Amino acid sequence: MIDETSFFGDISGTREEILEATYYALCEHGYAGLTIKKIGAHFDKSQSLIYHHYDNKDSLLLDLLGYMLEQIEQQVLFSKEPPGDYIDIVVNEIFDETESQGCAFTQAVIELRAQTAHNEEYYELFRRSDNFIRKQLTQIIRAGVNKGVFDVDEPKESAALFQTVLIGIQTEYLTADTQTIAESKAEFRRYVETCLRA
Amino acid sequence: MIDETSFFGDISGTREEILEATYYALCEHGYAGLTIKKIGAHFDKSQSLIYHHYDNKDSLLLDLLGYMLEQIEQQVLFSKEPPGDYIDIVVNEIFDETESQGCAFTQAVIELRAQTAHNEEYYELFRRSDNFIRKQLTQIIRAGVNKGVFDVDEPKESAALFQTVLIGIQTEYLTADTQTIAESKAEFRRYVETCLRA
DNA sequence: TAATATTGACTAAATAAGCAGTCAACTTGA
DNA sequence: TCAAGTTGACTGCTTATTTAGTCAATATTA
Repeated sequence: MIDETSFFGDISGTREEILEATYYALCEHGYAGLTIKKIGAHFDKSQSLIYHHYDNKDSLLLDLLGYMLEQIEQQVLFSKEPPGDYIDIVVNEIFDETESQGCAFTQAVIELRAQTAHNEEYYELFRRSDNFIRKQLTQIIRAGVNKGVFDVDEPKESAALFQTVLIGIQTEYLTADTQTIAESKAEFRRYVETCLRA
Repeated sequence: MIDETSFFGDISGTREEILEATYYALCEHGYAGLTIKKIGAHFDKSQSLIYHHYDNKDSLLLDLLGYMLEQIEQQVLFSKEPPGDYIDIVVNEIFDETESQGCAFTQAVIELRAQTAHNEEYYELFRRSDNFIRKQLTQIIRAGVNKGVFDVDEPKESAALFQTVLIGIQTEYLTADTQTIAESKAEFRRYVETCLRA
């Protein structure tokens, strides 16, 4: 779903190379274990060059988080497809993180999300991104209601639960086995068919 | 819901004092910012005393995580109450983390959960705990089906989604505002009434 | 009983490794 | 030639952990 080689594929400069190295070091060592030296190990040039392109470690990570959240937002961008089909696509995208790469991406995002309690800048970025995604979901559901394929009174509330399940599954990817996630998916499909679909 | 003063209330020794100090330092500084010195700041005695009671920082944190997960497991212990009422209690417990203390507890747990990707011992603890909780939820739902108050074909799948929502809300407590959580709760109640209740 | 070991809780100071960040010098391309 | 990119060596600080020892209480023995 999310492909690093396309995510960082248009590498057109040292700054992007640094971001890419930071991403891989984050996936490998986690936020708590991340150091400039370890980022440098994923980077062809000297690690001190990082400070020529970024003020400090914090601003580098903040930049990376911005990139990553943009990627996630594109997953739920309102498309021209019929809302009834589109909701199925989103459900599949949420639950089927088959590629190990996409899973590493999701894990890294969750790890950064966990930092929001102690980093106001992260908090603000996640808050904006979550609000954007919830509004997109609301629009999709509302469009479905208008076309008669969905039947809900409060699209905002349906979108809120949708997002809770989305974030829940992202977090569960850390520990849950594929079977448990499949069971959760089956039940969520039942909810979509029973409570959303007209 | 979770009360620290009772959690660490039966302080009966230095080891428990250290655990308490570690908990507060974790809430204040987060996992990445946690140091022995900062734990010592929440501890009356010398920080070097920590090494008299624990082998190292890792084993101390592992011990704390064990305590915390035990607390969470007691939240969903199968009780003698009617399953129909009990499921409402659990839903309320999940969504209404009003006390700032309980919220700090939940945030700390999520932060430790995010470490599972890079710490196998954490991974194992969370995996066991999640399995236990899911089995409890399955039992409650199954009991409700037997008594005729619930009507579901696959209690395991309902429990899996229940847990996804539980973990999702725990994660959202980091960033989501109370209104959004309330909206998610309203929709989840609708799901319980429509898809679970007979 | 009185002197002497032995223990466990505890501490301040030291250690060695690792950390983020700096800097002066060198290279490169326009 | 000049600005931007790049480098390795370096600095001061923080880290987890160890060391070497104090102290009070208890156990042992004469």
